Amino acid sequence: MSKSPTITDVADEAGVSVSTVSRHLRGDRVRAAKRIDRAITLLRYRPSPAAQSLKSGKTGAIALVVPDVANPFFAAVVRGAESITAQGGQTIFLANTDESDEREAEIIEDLVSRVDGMLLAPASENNPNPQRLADAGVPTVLIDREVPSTGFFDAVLIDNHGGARSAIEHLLAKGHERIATIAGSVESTPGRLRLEGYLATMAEAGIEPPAGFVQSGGFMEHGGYQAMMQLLALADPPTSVFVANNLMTIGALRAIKDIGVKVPGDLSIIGFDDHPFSEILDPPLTVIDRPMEQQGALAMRMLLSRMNEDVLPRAAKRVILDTRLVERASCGPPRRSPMSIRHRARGP
Amino acid sequence: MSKSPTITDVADEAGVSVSTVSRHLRGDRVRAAKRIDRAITLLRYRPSPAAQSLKSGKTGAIALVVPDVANPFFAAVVRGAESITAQGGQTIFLANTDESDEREAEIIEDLVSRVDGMLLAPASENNPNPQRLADAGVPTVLIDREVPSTGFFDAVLIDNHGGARSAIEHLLAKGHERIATIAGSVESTPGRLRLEGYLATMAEAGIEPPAGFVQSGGFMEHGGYQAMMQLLALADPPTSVFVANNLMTIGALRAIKDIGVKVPGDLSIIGFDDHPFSEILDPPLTVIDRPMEQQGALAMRMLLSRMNEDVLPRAAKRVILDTRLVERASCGPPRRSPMSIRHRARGP
DNA sequence: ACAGTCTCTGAAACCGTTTTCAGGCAAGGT
DNA sequence: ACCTTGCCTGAAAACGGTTTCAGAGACTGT
Repeated sequence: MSKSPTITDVADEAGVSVSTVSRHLRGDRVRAAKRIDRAITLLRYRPSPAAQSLKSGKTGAIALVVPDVANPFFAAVVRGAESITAQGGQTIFLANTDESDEREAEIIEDLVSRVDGMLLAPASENNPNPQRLADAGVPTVLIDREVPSTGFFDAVLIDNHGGARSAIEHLLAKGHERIATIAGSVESTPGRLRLEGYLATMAEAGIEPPAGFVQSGGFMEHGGYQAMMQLLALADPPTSVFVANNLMTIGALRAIKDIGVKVPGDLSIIGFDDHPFSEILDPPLTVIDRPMEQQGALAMRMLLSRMNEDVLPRAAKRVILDTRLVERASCGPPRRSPMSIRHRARGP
Repeated sequence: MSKSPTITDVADEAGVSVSTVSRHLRGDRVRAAKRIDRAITLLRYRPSPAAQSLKSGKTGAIALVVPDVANPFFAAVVRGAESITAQGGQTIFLANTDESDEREAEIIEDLVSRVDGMLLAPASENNPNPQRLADAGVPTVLIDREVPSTGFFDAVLIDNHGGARSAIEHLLAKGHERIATIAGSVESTPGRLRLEGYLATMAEAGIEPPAGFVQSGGFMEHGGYQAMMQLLALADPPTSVFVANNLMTIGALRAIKDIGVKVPGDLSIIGFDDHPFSEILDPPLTVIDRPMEQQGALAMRMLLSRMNEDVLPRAAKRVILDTRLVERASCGPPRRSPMSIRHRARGP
């Protein structure tokens, strides 16, 4: 409650000058080391981060800015990133943009002068927010999502195009032709690339997706629900659906359950990003998985190394991680007949 | 990249003294207002938070420290809390303790002098970490979990005891007597109280839980899995299980699926805390729900009001929110015969 | 024209550190 | 003895703001 002690109090207590205390704290050899330590513990002294960063220009903090901490993917990224700094003296600030460019702008503005570096998964590809970081010279590594290249940002991405391709090829191999997709926001890298992967693979197979087979769900559960409802309302619905992220898959499955469609009998489903729940669903969900924690850990390592660069930045580095198909039981052969709907009562 | 402009640069550019610029920034009437604004936008000036907080003692930031951001409950709390500060000028720092007292100690130590207030869900009830905040005089509101009363902390809790009671009563009403529980960490408030609620309600019904019917799962998915495995390995297993949080429920269901037990035919399950997934599981999960976002929002409101107190703190305030039972389909009448296990092949 | 208000201003002190600078003091070489 | 060298030290100047203080003008009312 009372005012916290300053370095001056410690100096007085130990009978030395503040410079000596400061030097001791920074690790220099100092004769009065023992007395100083005693004074520090006696007074419970802690250096003021504000004063330190005012003087040094460094804050000792790193920001980790993601669209949605609740998304298990980003939660895993956070875990991965934290595992790297655990021992080191950096504090991590987490922040949530809610997939909103405006919120992201505020957060970045708030944080830009409070941190030494940033890990950022931008809300969308073409917003100017990250530029603010480049202007301010804040070392930044992009996670999972890119922005138009400025040559400033490193990035840790995954092979979204290839992941989507293997999802579609899996469906193709099972005999499907009427394959729909619930895409994420095409304003974002993974949304755009996964859609392109779908489109490209379909084209190579010589299949033109019928009207309405490409829905957008904005990466959120609610959007996935609505998108699936649209697909199921089609006069001639698809026999399989590629859902471009985990949250939308939950929504899509909720719609499926509401309508009473059978998986994989009536409809095959393949998702993007694994989840603890995927295994316990009935049927267990086939998904495209990827090394999530590793993505966060790698990004943090790259950021740390970039922050330690003494001189002018080297060229931006991009690393792309592979995806892999985890086959469970939600994809089967296509139904031959019109979709059989087992009607389930549902309140208005 | 070049050094960011200071208030002095702005003053020079506008032809006034730094005091005038500072006053203008703080909202005083000033003659040169227009010129100053022009200088500010021209130079892209932003006040240095470090310098500001050094002088003022305020940081403009609030920390939100939880055991697990990935837990949908805490994710909802974060959303609720953020919704309150959205407009206000406070920056929110999120931090993750991973249910670890040690990690929590580090984080609190790191943050204590970087924020004006804190929302904290302590990892356990009897660790000394929160005391550090009381000592430092950082206004703090506890969320969901308490610590031995110091009279310093406000708290926003839920009726854990009552929630557990209604879960058990629900099971009792269905005719169950062999009711087991997978408890969370009894070191934490919700873990302890939910267990006590279970025990008390059982006792009132005149039932003594057989040996092995109280398992602990540490609030994590993995623990829930193991605990359920233990229960299913019992010579005479329970007919129903109350699982004390959402993550452990996922683990428990995974175990159930692995073993091939049928829900609710062989075993009824009731969880604590709802989740988007609960509805799409087969069968949909019956749970005890509670107002999660509201819990976060309320806590933030209480913190803000406490931070605005000019003088000495009023008495600590505790608010307790109600839970409610959401009945779906995972609880049925108890099985009469020994549990029928449908054997499922499972790799080594 | 004058005192009394009122509003606005700049200089300077201050917040708690780090860092430069110019020694002081002991040890080592001659 | 003396001069160098090397370590360690304290005073003082930053860092970028906010706030106190005293004073300068510009208004009021008489």
